[in-house]
Amino acid sequence: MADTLDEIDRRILRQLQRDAAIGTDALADAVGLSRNACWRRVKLLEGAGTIARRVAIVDPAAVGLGLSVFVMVRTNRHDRDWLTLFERTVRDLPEIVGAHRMAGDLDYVLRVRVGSVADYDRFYQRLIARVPLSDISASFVMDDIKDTTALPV
Amino acid sequence: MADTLDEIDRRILRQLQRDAAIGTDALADAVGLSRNACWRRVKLLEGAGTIARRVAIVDPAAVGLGLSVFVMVRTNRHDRDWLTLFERTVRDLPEIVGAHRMAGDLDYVLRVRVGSVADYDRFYQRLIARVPLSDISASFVMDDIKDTTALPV
DNA sequence: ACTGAAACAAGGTTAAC
DNA sequence: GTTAACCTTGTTTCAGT
Repeated sequence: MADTLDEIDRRILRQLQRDAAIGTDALADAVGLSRNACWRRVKLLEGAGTIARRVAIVDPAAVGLGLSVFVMVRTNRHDRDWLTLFERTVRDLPEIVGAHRMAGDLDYVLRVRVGSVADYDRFYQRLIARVPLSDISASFVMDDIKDTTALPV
Repeated sequence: MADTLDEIDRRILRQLQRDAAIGTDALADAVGLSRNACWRRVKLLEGAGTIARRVAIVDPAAVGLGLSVFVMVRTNRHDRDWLTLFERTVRDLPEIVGAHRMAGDLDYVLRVRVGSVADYDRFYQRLIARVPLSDISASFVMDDIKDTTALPV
């Protein structure tokens, strides 16, 4: 594992988190390295898994998924069977883009992408039909002030 | 806006959301198109903004940012000055990877990335020093069951 | 360990159909 | 939408610093 990230590596990660379509030459130029040295570092970062993958970011509004919802979930079932069922449900429902087990009194937070409140309600019906939940509360996003995949390296 | 996404476009988006490093040949093959028909569609999707950008996804643990925190925020100030200050603060604090204005009684949800609970506390101190907030509650993520950038197109 | 050049291979891009 | 020709760019190698 490349636990030894120096300033150059961090610059590379910053650039690639912002724009992964940048060419090797432009990247090398931006971080102040020769094409060769830069390319080798990128390959090392990929090999070590520091760069996990490269993905296309799709505009939610352009594909009719303009509504983000945070769903706070509580359960009274904490056995393995319930968890397995919950995990499968999370995997199977494509509207769920994030599912996080929390510390504290809140059990799970779901990040959900749908096209409308009506769509959310249909999603909600499917969710509660598949897995028993003792408490659900949905919070609708009105506006994204910030929404990035870039970590502060 | 390319509101006319057919099945082929959706397949392209699905592939590129999963792996944007895939070559034109492999992508064309995967969606059942010739290299250039496929390439032309990708360019159209980029031009229309449907594909917003391509980014590298960095492994949080590999850069010492293994802790995700959801921060629920309430304010009693709803004037423009406060909002401007809040927005600037959100922009300036790199630990904040998401900031969302909510409908309902919850005002904002912040998604925060830090290395440890101690790091979170330092972040928290900096946050409340910069902007007046009437109520903050942090929820720490124990485990990600699902966490994807891919929208269900 | 990085630089620079050079050469090959691969893939992106354009043109013609 | 296709096929095929281009030609930019990624990738490897090697000599030099």
